[in-house]
Amino acid sequence: MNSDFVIGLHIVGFLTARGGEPLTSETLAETYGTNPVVIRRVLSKLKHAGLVETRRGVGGGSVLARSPSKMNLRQVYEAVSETPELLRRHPGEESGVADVLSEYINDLCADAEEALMRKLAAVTVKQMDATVKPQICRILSRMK
Amino acid sequence: MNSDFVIGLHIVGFLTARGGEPLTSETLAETYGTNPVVIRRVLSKLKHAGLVETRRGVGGGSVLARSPSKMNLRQVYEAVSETPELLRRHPGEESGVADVLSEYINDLCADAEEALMRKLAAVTVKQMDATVKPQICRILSRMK
DNA sequence: CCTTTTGTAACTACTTGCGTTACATTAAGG
DNA sequence: CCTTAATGTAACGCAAGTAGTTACAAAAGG
Repeated sequence: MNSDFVIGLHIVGFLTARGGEPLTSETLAETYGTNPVVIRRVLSKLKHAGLVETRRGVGGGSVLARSPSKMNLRQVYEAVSETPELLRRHPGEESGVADVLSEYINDLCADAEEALMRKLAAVTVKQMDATVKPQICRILSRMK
Repeated sequence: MNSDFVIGLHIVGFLTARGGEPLTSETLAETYGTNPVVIRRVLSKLKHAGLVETRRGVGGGSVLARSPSKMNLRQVYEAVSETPELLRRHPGEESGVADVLSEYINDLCADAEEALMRKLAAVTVKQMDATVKPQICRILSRMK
């Protein structure tokens, strides 16, 4: 799993914290600590999944496409993750001995992954915002 | 996660299927479809964890260090995996805004990961052997 | 000794993740 | 219009991880 999920949560979290004001990819990049293009790549996925909306040009930026209370973390996860599998399979030829074991492990992990998905689905972006906002405010006030 | 876990299961699974007979890294490599050195690297970890024993020289090879009914998949997993985390953290600087979210996700995933560990701990190598043996026998008979 | 086998270092090729540059496109506002 | 600000996206570089291979020293048995 790459860091797109963390970036995706950062985006929706920050958009929520700012309460509907459009934020540029540069602002999001600075607060995350990366390059605006990296942010835009994730924004593109979120936009494709219908989670954010984006406007170009002067005064442009991104906003949430719906209320943070109607957006959950599973939706963010599925929007950004192209490979749903946490555990790597054996890339070998079809129906080898190793593939039988590989599939065996895969079945074992499927339940655990579904458990994670259920946990993510149960948390809305609004709830996440309420949880992490105090800590983020503390950090921001310390930086000033 | 790299493929060491699958290779490790292949090793203990094959040693179990052969019933105590020492197998060389070359035999294990052929059945998995890789190079003997790759097998030996994983064998080194398994040996370090006390799961297998190895003898050099003529007639050498590896055997299980204990009964497959007293060895579970979690032990194999922990023997071969150096990074216990399935989900990647944000590698950024200490106490940034992104790190708060990263830790938030990490907490969410910790439960799911523990659930996987519990599943792995509940399955012995012997049980795995019993499950996959029919399929492997079918494949091997088709190859002859 | 001689053969077989492990142990391990070193090298290569390949892939992925992430950052960066560059540039076309879109939109707002004088 | 034209300038400015912003996104969209392709292209490239670099570092790290993964896996395979070669090479050779060391151990063990006959």
